[in-house]
Amino acid sequence: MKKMTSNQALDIWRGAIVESVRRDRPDLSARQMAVLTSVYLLPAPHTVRGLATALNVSKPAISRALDRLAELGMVRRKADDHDRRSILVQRTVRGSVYLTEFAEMIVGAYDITAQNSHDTS
Amino acid sequence: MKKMTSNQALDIWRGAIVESVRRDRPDLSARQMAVLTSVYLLPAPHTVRGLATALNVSKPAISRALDRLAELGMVRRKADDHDRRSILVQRTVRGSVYLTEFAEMIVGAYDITAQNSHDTS
DNA sequence: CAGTTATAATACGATATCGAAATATTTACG
DNA sequence: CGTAAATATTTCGATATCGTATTATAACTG
Repeated sequence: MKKMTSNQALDIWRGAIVESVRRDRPDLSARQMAVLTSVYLLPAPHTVRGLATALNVSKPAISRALDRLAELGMVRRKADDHDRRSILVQRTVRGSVYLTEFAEMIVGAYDITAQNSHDTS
Repeated sequence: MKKMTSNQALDIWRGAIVESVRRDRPDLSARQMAVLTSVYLLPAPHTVRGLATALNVSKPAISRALDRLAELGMVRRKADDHDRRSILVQRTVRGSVYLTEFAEMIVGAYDITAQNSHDTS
């Protein structure tokens, strides 16, 4: 699978998101998922300001997404001692577990798709 | 990329979802996205009952997801002439366009990830 | 040190979604 | 027929989220 086609991409996406829904996991919005993955995959530190810029949404929207994610225990806010106006968004064990499980669903969907689309070219 | 790692999977997911958020596209929930992709990728016909079973959620939840998707013009309800209790969920041009664009974002994220992880083993 | 700027959170009213229960409407069946 | 079952939607009160405006706090600046 050197090149991923649009159809394969959607198949994988569907497989992973359906599995996540089926398991009745927290129903995060696209925005919340964008915040969560950015915090875990991009280099720290993460601030409301920085996330708002990166995702092109307002700062209150980020604050609310963090409210939700913190309530689920997937991120933690910590005061920045160097600039006490800022907060640092930190990772948690629960967030790591959530994303790891999610990654496995994507890989699972990928394997099924690859299996069904092994072109004999 | 014969085998997709968990890290690559998450990178792709983040790349696509962040791009979708950045472009200020409709902020669908995981559940709504699961319904939309299932309607477009799985063989017709699609009913509320069938989707509820496939996604393991209640029928009212599917009805509401369809309300939202229909409001966005991404699906259409049509009465089933053979069993007038049922409705058939149909695809629309707008829904096709939305998913096609989304697929391109996934492929784009994939290309970036593949580019950064070309292992030299 | 006074005034401005920057950061994040909160307030606000509006809208959207939730799960569960209740409501049509249609079909099946005895 | 008439009663039960199946399908989808609607209602209900409770929460959650929306964008914008405002507030609170801290840091910079002249």
